[in-house]
Amino acid sequence: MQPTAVTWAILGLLAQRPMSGYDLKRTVDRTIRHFWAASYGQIYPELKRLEDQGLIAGRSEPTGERQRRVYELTEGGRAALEGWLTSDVELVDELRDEGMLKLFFSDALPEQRIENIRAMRLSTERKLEQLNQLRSHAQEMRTGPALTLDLGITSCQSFIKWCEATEHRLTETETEKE
Amino acid sequence: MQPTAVTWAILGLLAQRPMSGYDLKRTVDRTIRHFWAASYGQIYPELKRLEDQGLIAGRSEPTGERQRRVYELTEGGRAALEGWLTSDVELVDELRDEGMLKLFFSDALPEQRIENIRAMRLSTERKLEQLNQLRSHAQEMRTGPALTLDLGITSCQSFIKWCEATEHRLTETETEKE
DNA sequence: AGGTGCATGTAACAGGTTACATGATTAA
DNA sequence: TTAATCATGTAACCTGTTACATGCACCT
Repeated sequence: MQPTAVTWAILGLLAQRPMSGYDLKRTVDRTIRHFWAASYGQIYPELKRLEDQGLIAGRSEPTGERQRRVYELTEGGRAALEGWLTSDVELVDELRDEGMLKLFFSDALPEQRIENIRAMRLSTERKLEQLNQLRSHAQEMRTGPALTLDLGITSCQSFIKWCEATEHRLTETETEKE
Repeated sequence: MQPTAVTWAILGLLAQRPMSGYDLKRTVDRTIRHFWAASYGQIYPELKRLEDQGLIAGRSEPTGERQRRVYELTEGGRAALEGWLTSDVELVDELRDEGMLKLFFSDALPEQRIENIRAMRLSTERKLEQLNQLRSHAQEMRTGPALTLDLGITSCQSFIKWCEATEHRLTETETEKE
């Protein structure tokens, strides 16, 4: 079984601090899910595999009667993480953006086009707000998490600007026609 | 069977002109695959389903002995496409970006960080070059395809700018330390 | 004669989500 | 006492890719 994205997400997060599967899911949802999501259905089975491979070590840390298994990175796990970090195979980069799809096909219904762009802008504005909120909690500026946040915010802002400019331009064209 | 992304991609492309499955794949790869990819394994079965539902109509147009089935949009298909274009359900927007993942976890190996950003920039520069090449072929500017190209180019440029600025900033910090 | 492109199709696989089952703890 | 949260796990499902099989047409 070769490593997949969720492998690196788990090893990377456990390099920050030991965590349970539940903690991992929560942390993923607050952080990397903006550019790489993960579900319980991936996390729990992967934790078992990684422990079998000796890349992480789990110990039981129950809260009263409630079971809880906390995992930490082993030396082998850290080596694997560093190996990935220094590898230079082509980076996976996939996008599924329904707004772009609608915009692409908007010639089939041109009077709807501005509405499509508006919807993209609004959804990006919501995303930007989330990222800004996350950044207000962050302290230091030169850490990995802070840099990805910053890049995410910059991208959203540039996207929103394009939308505003284009909405404006299209509105003017409409008015000219009258 | 309810519509999926590939449904809209096919209906949208057939609204532009009648095409075979092979044409569709080629067109997808030249255009929307930047924000929504599709494979033969999705296209051919979906064409059958759409014909069964009466949203598209296929006719045989062989080239000599070589079979070829060309599909065109029916009225029902156009209505379905317009329905999607005007619907305002939450837009699907998913990203899988391994470069961002590496940057997020770069605290585990800080001396590698600049290299990670460089790799992201180079891969984005390649993407930008592709988009620019596509735009040089495009004529009109106010069509859906042209707008998505323009937005894609703008996004790449903003991304690259961020990388350059950050690489610069990190290099300076490095030098200060000496 | 052979390589490339046109053309259709699918089986096997990989990756990922959803929904549920189960049960303890904590705060209102 | 009840709702929310903590906590683990998986079966069923859906989506999408890869790789292959098959064969014609066209150019050199």
